[in-house]
Amino acid sequence: MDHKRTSSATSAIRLPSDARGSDDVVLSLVRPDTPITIAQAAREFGVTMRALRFYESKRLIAPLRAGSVRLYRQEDRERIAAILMGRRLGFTLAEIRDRIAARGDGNHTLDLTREECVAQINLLERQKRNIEVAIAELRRIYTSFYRTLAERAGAGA
Amino acid sequence: MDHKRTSSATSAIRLPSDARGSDDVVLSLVRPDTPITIAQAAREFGVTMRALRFYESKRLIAPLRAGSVRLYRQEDRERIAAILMGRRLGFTLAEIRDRIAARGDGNHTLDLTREECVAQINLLERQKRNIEVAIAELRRIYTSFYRTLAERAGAGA
DNA sequence: TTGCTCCTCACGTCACGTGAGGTGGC
DNA sequence: TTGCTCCTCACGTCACGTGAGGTGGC
Repeated sequence: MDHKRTSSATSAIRLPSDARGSDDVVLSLVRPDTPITIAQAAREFGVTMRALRFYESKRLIAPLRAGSVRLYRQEDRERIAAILMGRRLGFTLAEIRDRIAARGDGNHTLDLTREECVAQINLLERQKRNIEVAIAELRRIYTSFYRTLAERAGAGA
Repeated sequence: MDHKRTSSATSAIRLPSDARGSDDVVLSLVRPDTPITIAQAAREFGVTMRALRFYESKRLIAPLRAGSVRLYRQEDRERIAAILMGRRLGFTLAEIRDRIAARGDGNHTLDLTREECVAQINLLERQKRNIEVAIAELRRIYTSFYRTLAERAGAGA
């Protein structure tokens, strides 16, 4: 039984909770090459500080340190973006770590092969089908509820 | 941020791994009112013994005991069936526990209201949409890979 | 001195998987 | 005595959430 991808029942792909809004103007005042704090990075990407620290503990990012305080450079932010993209595409953090390109050209992005794309598409199609079956079953239950009501009304008349 | 249902990225609804086959004949020899062991119950429903013990620890089932050995009656098996149905429909074990009807009439089944059906359908539709967005993005990456190849070929010529 | 931001443990959640070590009955 | 089945801990997995308790700099 494949554990990693299908053991949980319900949760599908997480969206980074549309958290970009009115303070984009403020953020744009920060020069892109100026390292930002964890709170700023968390706001910029719509994730919690805990999540960013967790990604670091899993060796997905390695921000600068000013004493004990973390500082996220442009490079780190590109990696965060790649991580969140990977999450949206349904990859695990371990898979994302293996696929984040850390080439010398400063390209910190997901680096998927054609085969990886196809495999992931197949995985997601399977999940989608399971969900569709579940929805169909729920609709059946919903309508059978009405039928039961009708039968009772018929029997009572 | 709603944790319970959307924190994990990928895993969707689990199918009980189509594990009914040639030994149905053997199983049918067991009288339905005769309690069966955990190994037999696990095989009958295509789950692990660990899963059945886990459901028990979460108070979803309460099989008989012959000494330390668990014995699953017809009633217990109906509850297991209801649990697995609930899992397929994307409910958590806590939700299933609250919705398993244990009425005096021996009806041990999921007991969903219309509202619960609608809410669950909406939840699954959202998950399905997230997956569809992810698949579309993966297809885009896949085709852009070809475009890059073509550009390189064009530049090289 | 008070707030605020940031820090490091460390346990909790979800649904089990995976040994480890021991027991009863054929 | 050897196998087999069943048992009970108890830690591991996945991606974080959620306090607790402490620190630096305005």
